[in-house]
Amino acid sequence: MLNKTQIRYCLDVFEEMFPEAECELTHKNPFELLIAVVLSAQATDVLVNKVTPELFRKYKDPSDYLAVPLEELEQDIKKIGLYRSKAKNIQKLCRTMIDDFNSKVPETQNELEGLAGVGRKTANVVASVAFDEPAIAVDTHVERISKRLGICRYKDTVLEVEKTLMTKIPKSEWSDTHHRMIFFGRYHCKAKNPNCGECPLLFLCREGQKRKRKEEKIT
DNA sequence: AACTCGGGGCA
DNA sequence: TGCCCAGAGTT
Repeated sequence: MLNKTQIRYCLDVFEEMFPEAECELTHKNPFELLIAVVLSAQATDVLVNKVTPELFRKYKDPSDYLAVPLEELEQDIKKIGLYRSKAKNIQKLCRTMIDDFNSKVPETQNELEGLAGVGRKTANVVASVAFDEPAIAVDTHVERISKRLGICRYKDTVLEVEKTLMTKIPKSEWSDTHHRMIFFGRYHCKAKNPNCGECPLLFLCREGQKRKRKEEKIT
């Protein structure tokens, strides 16, 4: 496990590699952000961004999503994939917002997580980006990077990863760190081919060192 | 913990 | 063609 000094070094490297990293799902209002993040499950943000401008022109508030038949909403988001469950969840989520939250997006993680199609990760993104709630959203990238480097344990659950990150990273840097880790994971430390050969963190990386030893054994 | 949903992007 | 993707719900 990395200590705080080593983790500090990782954060600095993330910043150096991806200084411009920002949340590409930062939309104007909480409702659009919520819908965009729900749509982004198992899909790339690039794909989501292709659909949302037109979608948000047609659907302004929760009642708009309920005003059309389910099949029409499915067609409108079909390009994204997993569209059947997402369309159904969006209508259900809008119904809950109207009935229980005065047509507004709830602001706490607990209330958000109670919405259809909203899990831990989505709830944390919306709470932190839209409402400035202190939270770290752990997606597959953040989880993979944390485990590979040794910021947390390999066998940690998502919740444990989240807890560990919150204790080991200064609160003021949660948001930036999150986005930089995602860029680091997407463009450099990929799931399939981590670019260990050109990685400035190789010397302290648990997974990288393991791969290196394996290679030296073969050659 | 494993399985399913799913079209688009990319090699 | 085949494989993967800023997850969530169900069993």
